[in-house]
Amino acid sequence: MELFPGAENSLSDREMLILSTALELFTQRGYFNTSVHDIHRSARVSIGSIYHYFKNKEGIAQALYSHLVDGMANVMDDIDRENKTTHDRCRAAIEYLLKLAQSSPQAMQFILYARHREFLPDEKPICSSRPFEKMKAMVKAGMETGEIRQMDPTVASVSLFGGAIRLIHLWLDGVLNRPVSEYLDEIWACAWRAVT
Amino acid sequence: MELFPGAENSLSDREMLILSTALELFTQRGYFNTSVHDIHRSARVSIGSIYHYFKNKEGIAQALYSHLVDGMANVMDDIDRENKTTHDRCRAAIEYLLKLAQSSPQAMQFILYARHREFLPDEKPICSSRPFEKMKAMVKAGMETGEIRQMDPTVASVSLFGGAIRLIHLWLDGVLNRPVSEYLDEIWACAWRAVT
DNA sequence: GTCTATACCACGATAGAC
DNA sequence: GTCTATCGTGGTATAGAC
Repeated sequence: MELFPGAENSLSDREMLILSTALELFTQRGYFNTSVHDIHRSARVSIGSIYHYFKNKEGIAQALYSHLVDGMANVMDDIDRENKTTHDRCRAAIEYLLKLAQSSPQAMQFILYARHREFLPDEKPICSSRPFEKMKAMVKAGMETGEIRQMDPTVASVSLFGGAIRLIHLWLDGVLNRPVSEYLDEIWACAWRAVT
Repeated sequence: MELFPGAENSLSDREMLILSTALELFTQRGYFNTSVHDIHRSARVSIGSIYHYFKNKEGIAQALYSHLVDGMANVMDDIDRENKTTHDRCRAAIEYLLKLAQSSPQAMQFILYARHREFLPDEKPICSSRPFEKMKAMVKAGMETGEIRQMDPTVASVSLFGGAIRLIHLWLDGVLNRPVSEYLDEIWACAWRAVT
């Protein structure tokens, strides 16, 4: 069973139940406003069981985070493989992000929003995580082939993906009036124009 | 005295001391990892004094947030007044954001990053706050005068400002190798190109 | 206005029966 | 593996002297 499309980790049903409940509560109220008792009540799994599967509360967040980030990174690998040009790769990446934000807003919120440093002190910042590094690598490759014009690679990366990510933030904050994935064509037109 | 350039609120020295200490701790460790005892120790102000000036811990965060957001909104008003074209206004807004991120990273981090909903349940999301609404209004006006090409106003807004905001996120996460304000010209070139 | 001392409670985590 | 009961800590907030 999978909690998140793309993830490969095999988890027992019990773990899945705990993690999906935690994801729901963490995104609704925040990590620190969610007690282990809340998870216990909401998932109807005893405290003892929770501590059987996870070392502690932080361990739950850690497992959740790894699961989601791994899933995203795997999909980015697929996108890389299935597309030939930088244009198509980057467009597919944005399409994926928008669709994911739409179909799994909580997963997206946990990845993009949660201040992981505050409860996962050993994690690097999300912008340096595998999926985001992958995206930056796509842009860099595109500059080498000439598809993207010469400039600082970081500037190119934030210019190409920044608009879409910002749009997803607005979506997660509930201030968009249309479903976020409907914006794909328009946002992509702007993004690609910015770097070519 | 002022905690943040642009803010007009008159605060006593004691309040300022408490707020600036709180800002430091909140951004370093996060709101929930900072106890009132920590603020007391760090600012060398007694618990009693803190509760004399602020209703509770949330009140500290609320005062800080209002102070910073008001300051930003005031500067955005100035920018509107001092510039005539949409091009100049939006460029000045981005310049301001980058410089602010550089000179007051903690203030910027508290505004952009903190999951306010988790500890300020009555605040609207930051993207709907006054300064950000102002920026969106600039873009909308620019589309009416024809400076910016016709499209969904939200898409135009995120395309114009999304790259810079993303860049600031990278800066705050410490993954930029140059000071963020040095990127102004390059990021602006991309941003403006995206919407014209 | 400023301080110290303390009440009170919620939470994370464990022990140990089944 | 699953559960309930409970412990200890540490946090917010208040009381009340100066």
